[in-house]
Amino acid sequence: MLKITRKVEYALIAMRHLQNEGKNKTVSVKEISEKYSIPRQLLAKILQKLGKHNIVKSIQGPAGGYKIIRKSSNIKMTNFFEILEGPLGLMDCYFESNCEQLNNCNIRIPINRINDNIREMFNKLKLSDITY
Amino acid sequence: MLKITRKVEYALIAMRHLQNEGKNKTVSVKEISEKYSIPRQLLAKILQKLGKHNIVKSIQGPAGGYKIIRKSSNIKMTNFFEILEGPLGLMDCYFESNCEQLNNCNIRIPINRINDNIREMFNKLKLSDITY
DNA sequence: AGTATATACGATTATTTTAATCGTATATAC
DNA sequence: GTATATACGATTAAAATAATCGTATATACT
Repeated sequence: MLKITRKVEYALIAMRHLQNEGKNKTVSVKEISEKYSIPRQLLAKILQKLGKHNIVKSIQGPAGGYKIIRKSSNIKMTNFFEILEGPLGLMDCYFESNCEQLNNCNIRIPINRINDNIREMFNKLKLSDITY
Repeated sequence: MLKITRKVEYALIAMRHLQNEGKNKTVSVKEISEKYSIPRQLLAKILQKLGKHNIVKSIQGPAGGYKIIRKSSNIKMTNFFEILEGPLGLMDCYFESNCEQLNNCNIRIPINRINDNIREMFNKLKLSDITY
């Protein structure tokens, strides 16, 4: 519980690598996946998602690969997480509420309060806090 | 990701109920499970675990059930979570390190730093912050 | 003593979520 | 036109969680 998923883990590893090695060249999925023993196709999809949200940019063809295009100090970790995993909250009822137990639920309000705190914390935390 | 499990959810609901209704009487698993539509056996196990860690006390036999025996303002949420779910960290390598990718892992240190922050936050957060 | 109503708990099964792979399409440098 | 990249829907595999089963034990009450 409260674990980050491998998807996020792989994404962070890749971002840190791009930060360090990808200043002047593009880095291919192959290079990253081999260096860190990450399944290639999975990493590819992760970077594609980050690409759609303009965090990285892809260049196709030989000598292609990825580059970071947004300053990582401007990327909130909530945003980063949610690109990869969807809404970030301790419980789903923070976002949607088709919970049948809802009427009797006695912890909704305090849990939501705590969610707010956690989100605030991850809003302050920037990708650069991990990649530097 | 970063969700609490149902086990924890059920535990919190039960603790809040005990806090409110269990001042002078013991409350049975049946009562709680029916009120909140929680599977009985599952809730029973959860309370048994909490019992082993002296957070609640069980009374057997007819008119038996559970009572809170530790002040909930003295129970850290890290403690509460870990009783139910084991070590609390974003990644397992915070606690144990038989990770094969370890040698190449480039995010271990920053992730551990963030783990420290999260643990600190949940150390400050007390069960009473949820049950009151 | 016997019965009804509780908790205790190991073991198993079901369900859901997450991770990984497959197959095919598209882009582009040489 | 070929080699090397990314793009991406669809499927399968694996792991984690949730729920249930079955049996044992405790105890209040008659």
